[in-house]
Amino acid sequence: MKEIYKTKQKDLIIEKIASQKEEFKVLDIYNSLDKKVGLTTIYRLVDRLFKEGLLNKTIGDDNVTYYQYLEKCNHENHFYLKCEKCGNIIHVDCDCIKDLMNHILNEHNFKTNNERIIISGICSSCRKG
Amino acid sequence: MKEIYKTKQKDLIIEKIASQKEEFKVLDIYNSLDKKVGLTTIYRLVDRLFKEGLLNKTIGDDNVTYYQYLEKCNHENHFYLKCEKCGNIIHVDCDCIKDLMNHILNEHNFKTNNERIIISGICSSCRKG
DNA sequence: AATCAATTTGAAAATGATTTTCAAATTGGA
DNA sequence: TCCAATTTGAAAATCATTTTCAAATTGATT
Repeated sequence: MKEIYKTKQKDLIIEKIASQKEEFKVLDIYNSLDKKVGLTTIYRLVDRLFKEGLLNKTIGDDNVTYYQYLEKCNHENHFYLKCEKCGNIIHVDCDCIKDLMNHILNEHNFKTNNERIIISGICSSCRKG
Repeated sequence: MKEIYKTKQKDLIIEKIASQKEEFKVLDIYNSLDKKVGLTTIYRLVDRLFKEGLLNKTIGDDNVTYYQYLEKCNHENHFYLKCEKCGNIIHVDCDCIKDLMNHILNEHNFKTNNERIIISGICSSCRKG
């Protein structure tokens, strides 16, 4: 992330977030950090991370905002498949995306901006299970 | 919808919702109904419609819940291009989307759920201008 | 057209996640 | 060490949404 000053709070929060395998809410981080970092600080950093594209943001049935960590990727595209059942997010590292964007550019005259795209559905494991 | 008692409030709300072309929030309905129906009633009915699957629910950047009426669109896909410059939203009525979803299903074993997908970029008019 | 139970309405109050405020603490450069 | 920029966090504020509950409405049955 683009940070200006380094602090131990940022390190703690980011380390905790990066270790989350599932969706999490701000309060999860707060509780698991055992109140070593203020709630406000977590809200602030999570929002920054989201705006930088490192986190996916959704609203749960409980009207709480849930986030999920997207691995820092240096791929050409940021195209993800998110399983509705297990919550896993899969990066589509495949030419099909490049092909689609080219098609959209050439046939539809639309220049996509390469922002994060997430499509929901059911992943292969959950379809089998 | 599965309603038990018929009321004029329900009729007004549903008529208004069905006429929405874009995403809307509860307050939009409330205001456009000119306060003829109470806010609480709209919240209640919208929640019911959502639970019955007639509305799609997302959270906006402003942390407000936005809904979209699903019944009215009879396209096979809900894939849109949104121009960052002029704000226009273009529906991609093209086999390329079906092809992509088939590719994702066959090559990535992922069953997409046909929810709305919006990709941002610059449209042809704005690229020329 | 009267009765009645089930359902619906909506104003007001409550809830609760998130944001704002602001003074104190921290960072990093000079 | 000094200092300006940034960060922190407790407390207060915000604001969308939910809950409460008494009054109104619905629809079925006489």
